[in-house]
Amino acid sequence: MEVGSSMVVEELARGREMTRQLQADIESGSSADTCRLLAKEILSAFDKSISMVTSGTIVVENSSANQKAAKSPLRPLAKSPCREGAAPDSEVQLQRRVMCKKRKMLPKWTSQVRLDSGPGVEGPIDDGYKWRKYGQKDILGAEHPRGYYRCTHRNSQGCPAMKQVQRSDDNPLVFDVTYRGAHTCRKRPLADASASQESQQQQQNQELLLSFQTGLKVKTEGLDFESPEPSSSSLPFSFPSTPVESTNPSSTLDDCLVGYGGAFSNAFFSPATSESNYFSMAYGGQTLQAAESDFTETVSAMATWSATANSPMLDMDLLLESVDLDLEFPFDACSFLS
DNA sequence: GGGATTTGACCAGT
DNA sequence: ACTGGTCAAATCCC
Repeated sequence: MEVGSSMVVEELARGREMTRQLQADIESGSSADTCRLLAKEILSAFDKSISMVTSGTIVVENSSANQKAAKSPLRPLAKSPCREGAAPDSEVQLQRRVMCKKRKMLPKWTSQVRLDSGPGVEGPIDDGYKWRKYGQKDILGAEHPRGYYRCTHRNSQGCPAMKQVQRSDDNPLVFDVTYRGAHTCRKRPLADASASQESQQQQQNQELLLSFQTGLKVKTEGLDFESPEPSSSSLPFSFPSTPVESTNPSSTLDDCLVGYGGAFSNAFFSPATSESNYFSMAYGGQTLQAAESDFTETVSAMATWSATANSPMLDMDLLLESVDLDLEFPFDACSFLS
């Protein structure tokens, strides 16, 4: 069955409106039953959207990213004399232990997307951030090695963001990209280094919006994604299904709402850029062109909505990590209220 | 020359 | 013992 993209947009917009209503109800002290009803409706709307989008792949055509890396042939094995025969340095060992602890403290994998680099492109797409490869590993059972990247600004700005890129066994043009940790760096240097944090966030949002408006193509291919519910799998993004250590036990429903919105916003803000100037979404393997304005409107509305929900931040990565919820959140949240 | 990548070695978790 | 993740010297590239 062919599903128009506008239907999904409508459904999402409906969910957004109801969420807004829910927030208003909560603020005005409406009954828990009312909230429950609304939450149910919201979930229904989102479930509907999810079922329309049966599966997902983010496809970016002809990205120039990583072509450089692809051009360079594999060098012969560099016999590294390092540490060979060298006695273990206790200080080094200590550092390693510290690193390992830090590693443990990092947030869990926050999102997993499948990026199809498109024909003629040998590497995954540029996601707007600068990454530095620090390792590559052959993974058991996987045809292709996994690449390990960390944010270039790790040293200069202490940015903890990392990602793993692995070429899919099924489709060599598809890359599984797993992100870990939130970017604390600025994507690009600001002209005014003393700019306030707020304006920095605004700029990030602008950049996200811009990259979304100008370059994203989303396609679904019946692929599976990490999801708490099998029935709700297969989206070009993942919900924050894994409980992140909650540092704030008194998280409010507002926080949850913001997180939920963030999850959806993240779906549209999935890090990807390309040179293409249209946005399309496919259902059941068939790509459909979406009116750019529709999605622009949705994205803008979501950003606005997040802002009106007193979002402490609009960085979607942070949103995903800072909120502990799953797909069942609305019910949980309301039962929490009652 | 500086930054990025490659790749064998090392380490911790299971 | 095995595996995934990270380190860091060597090397490449601009």
